[in-house]
Amino acid sequence: MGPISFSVSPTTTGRARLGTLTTPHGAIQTPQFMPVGTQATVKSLTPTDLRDAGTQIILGNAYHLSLRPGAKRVARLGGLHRFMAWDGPILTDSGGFQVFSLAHLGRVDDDGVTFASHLDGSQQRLTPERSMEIQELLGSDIVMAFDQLLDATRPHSEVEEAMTRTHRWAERCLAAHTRGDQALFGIIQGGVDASLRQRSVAEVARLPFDGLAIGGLSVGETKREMAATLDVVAETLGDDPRVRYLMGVGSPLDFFTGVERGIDLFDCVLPTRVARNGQLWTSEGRLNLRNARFVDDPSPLDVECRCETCRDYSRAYLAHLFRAGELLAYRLASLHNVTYTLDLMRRIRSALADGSFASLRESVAGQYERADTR
RNA sequence: GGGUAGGUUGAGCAGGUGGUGAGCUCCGCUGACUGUAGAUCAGCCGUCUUCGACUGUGGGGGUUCGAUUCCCUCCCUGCCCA
Repeated sequence: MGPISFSVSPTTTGRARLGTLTTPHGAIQTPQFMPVGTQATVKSLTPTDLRDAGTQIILGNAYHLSLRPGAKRVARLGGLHRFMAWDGPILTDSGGFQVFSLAHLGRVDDDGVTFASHLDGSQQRLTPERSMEIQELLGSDIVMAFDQLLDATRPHSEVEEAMTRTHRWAERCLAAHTRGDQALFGIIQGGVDASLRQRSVAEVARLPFDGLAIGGLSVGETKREMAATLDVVAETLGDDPRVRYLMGVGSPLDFFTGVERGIDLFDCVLPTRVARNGQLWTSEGRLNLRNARFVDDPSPLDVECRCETCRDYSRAYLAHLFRAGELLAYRLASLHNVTYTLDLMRRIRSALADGSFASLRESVAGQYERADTR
C-alpha cells in the first residue's frame, strides 16, 4: 500500500468516474478541483476561507518556494502544511511549468534547466533530482515529476524532443524520490499530436507512478484540440486504475470536457486570477464587476451562491471596492470564485451519481453562452 | 486699487517666443487572463461618415499670406502689496 489510495468507479456518463483519493492529510472526492497556492498561499485567502469554500486539496509550487522562502527553511519551520497552516492535502508542482512560463530566463539541456531567478537574476539550476529534493523538503502529499512542456505553436520535432526528455526525467524522478509518505505523479506530454500523446501515455503509464497527469494542455491550443487530445489519452490509458490529473485546467466548461473524458483532478489559476481582475463566475455566467452597470446594483453577486460574499454584500459594493482598489475586493471575489468552482465540481459529482451530467452541462453551457453573447 | 504668475481635451500636467499642439499620468469605458514574474496586461478615452477628416491653446478684436506665439481689451484664478 502506497502513500495514497484511489478507489474509483465508472459512471453511466462516457468515461467519467467517481472516486475517492486518500492522502496522508485526508481524503478527497473526485472529480475534484485544486485551488492554486503558488507561494504557500492561495492569493488573498486564508485556510479558513478555503475550508469555507469547500476546498479539499490545494496546489503549491516547488520553483517559487525554493527561491523564496527556501525549501530548507520551510522544512525547518515544520513543512509546508504547518508553515501555511493548511492541514489538508497539498500537491506541489515540480517547477516544470516555470521552465515554460519563464522560458526566456532559462536554457534547457538534457540534464535539467539553468535559469536566472525572476526575483533577483541569480543563476539557478533545476533538475529532476533537485525538484524531488525540494518537494520532499516541502513535504507535500503529492509530488509532481519534473517535466518540460511547449505551447501548441511549436514544431513537431521540438514537441517530440521535450516529450522524450520528459520521459527520461520521469525515470530520474522515480529514482530520486525517497519519501515513502509522499505520492509521485508522472506527467504525460506530447502536445496535440495524437501519435506523440499515444507514445507518451505508453512511456509514462508503464512506470510505477502513484498517479498520472496530463500536461501541456490549455497552453494556446483550441478547445477542440484539447478535447481530441484528452480522447486519445483516455483511449490509450484504457482501464489503468490510477488517478488522472489534467494540469492547468480550467474554465467552468473545461471541467465538463475533462470529466467526461475520465479526468479526476484539475487545478487552475483562472478562478483566483480572474477574480482579482473583477471577473466573477456565477449562475448568470461571467460578470465583470468593474462594468458601469453594477455601480447601482443592490442585488447579491449570485443569488444561488452560499458564500460569504454573496450572503453579505451587494454587486454595487463589490463594484465600489474594485474601483477604489480596496484589498477586500480581491478576497471577496476570490472567495466567491473558488466557492463557485468547488460547488460546480460538487454538482458535477452529484450529476454523475444520478445520471444528470448531460443536463447539468447543458445548463452551465447555457449560462456562459448567454453571458458571452449578451 | 497696484504688482506678479497663470488660464491647454473630466482632473493634473507637458509642449509650443509667426509655418501641421489630440502627448503624458490619473479618472472613465471595454476586453483579455487556463500546472500564477499577473491586485496584471491591452485597446479606447474632443467630434465625425473613424485605414481618414474636422475642431480645439479663457472671450473679443487687431497685425499678418499664416497667430497658441506679436499687439489691444475684457473675463477668471493663485500669490504679494495696499
